[in-house]
Amino acid sequence: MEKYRQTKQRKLIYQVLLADKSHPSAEEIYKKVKKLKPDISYATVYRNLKTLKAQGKIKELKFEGEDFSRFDANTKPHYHFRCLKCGRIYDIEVPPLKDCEKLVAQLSGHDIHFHEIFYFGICKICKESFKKQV
Amino acid sequence: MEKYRQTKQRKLIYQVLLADKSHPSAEEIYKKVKKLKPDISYATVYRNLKTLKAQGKIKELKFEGEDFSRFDANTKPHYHFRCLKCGRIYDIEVPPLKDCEKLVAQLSGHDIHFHEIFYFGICKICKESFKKQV
DNA sequence: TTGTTTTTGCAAATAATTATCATATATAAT
DNA sequence: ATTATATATGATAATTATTTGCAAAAACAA
Repeated sequence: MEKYRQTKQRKLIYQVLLADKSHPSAEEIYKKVKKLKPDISYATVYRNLKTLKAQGKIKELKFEGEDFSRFDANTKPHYHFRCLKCGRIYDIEVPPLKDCEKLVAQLSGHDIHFHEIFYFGICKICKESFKKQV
Repeated sequence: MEKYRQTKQRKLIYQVLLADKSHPSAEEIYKKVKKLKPDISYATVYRNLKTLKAQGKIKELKFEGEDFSRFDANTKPHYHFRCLKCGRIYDIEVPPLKDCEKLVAQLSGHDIHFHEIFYFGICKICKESFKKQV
C-alpha cells in the first residue's frame, strides 16, 4: 500500500503552489484552490501542506513579525529576500555558499548539514515606485 | 516626557533574557520572571518583549516547525545554529559576510540592508552523547 | 505632592493551526 | 470490474500563541 495517495485536492494545492512564486500563506493558497474546487476545506489545505512538506515537495518559511507560515514549491536550493517596505518575498538564486559551512563547523564544533539565508532591504519594485513619486 | 519607562517588570524581563543565552520563548521567559516576581502577567511579558524589540535591545527569532517566537538579547551581529536533534539554538559568532550582500544586490536589483543566516545540523552535545552510547 | 501618561494584571478576544469523527475516495487485492 | 481497507476529506470544535480592553497602579516631570 502506498503511503501517500493522489487526491484531487492534493494535486490542486501543489499545482497552485507551483504556479505561485509569491510564497503564499495557507490562507492565500486556500482562497486560490477554493476558486478551482469550492467545496475544499481549510483543514485539507493545512493537512496537505504538511504532507507535501513531508514528501519534500515544498518548503515552509517563517518570518519574524508574521504570525503565519509561507510556502514555497521551488525545490532548487536558494535563498530569500524580504522587502522591508512592501513585505514581498523573493527567491534569491545565487551560487550557494558551501565554504561558510566548513568554517562554522570548525569554529562551533557542530556538524552543519545545511543553511538558509534571508536578505532584507528595499525591493526593486518599491525603489521604482519611489522614483516615480519624486 | 520619556517615551519608555523603567518598570520593575521591564527590567526583570530584560535581565532574565540577558542572562539566558538559550533563545527562550515568551513562555520560558514568563516562567523565569514569575519566580522573581510571582504576580507578573503573561500580557506584561509579551508587551515588554515588543517594547524591548522596538528599543532595539532584543531580537525576535522564528524557526520553521516551531509555532512560537524565541528571543535573543545578544546585540552583537551574529548568526544562528539549530540542532536538528535536540532543537537547541546556538549563537554563531563568525565574521559577518558583507560581500555576499553586494553580489545579491547586483544580481537581484534589490537594495540589501542586512541579512541573517541559519545553520542546521547536529550540535556538539548531541554528537557527544551519541558517542557515549556506542 | 500633584498631574499626566505609561504600564500593569486580569480576563476576554483573535488568529493560525490542529484534532475529532463520520463519510468519501484512492489504491490494492481479488 | 468488484471488493476490501487504509488514507483523505469536510465540517466543526479545540488548541495554542499572542493581543486587546479596561480599570487600577506606578513612573516620572512639574
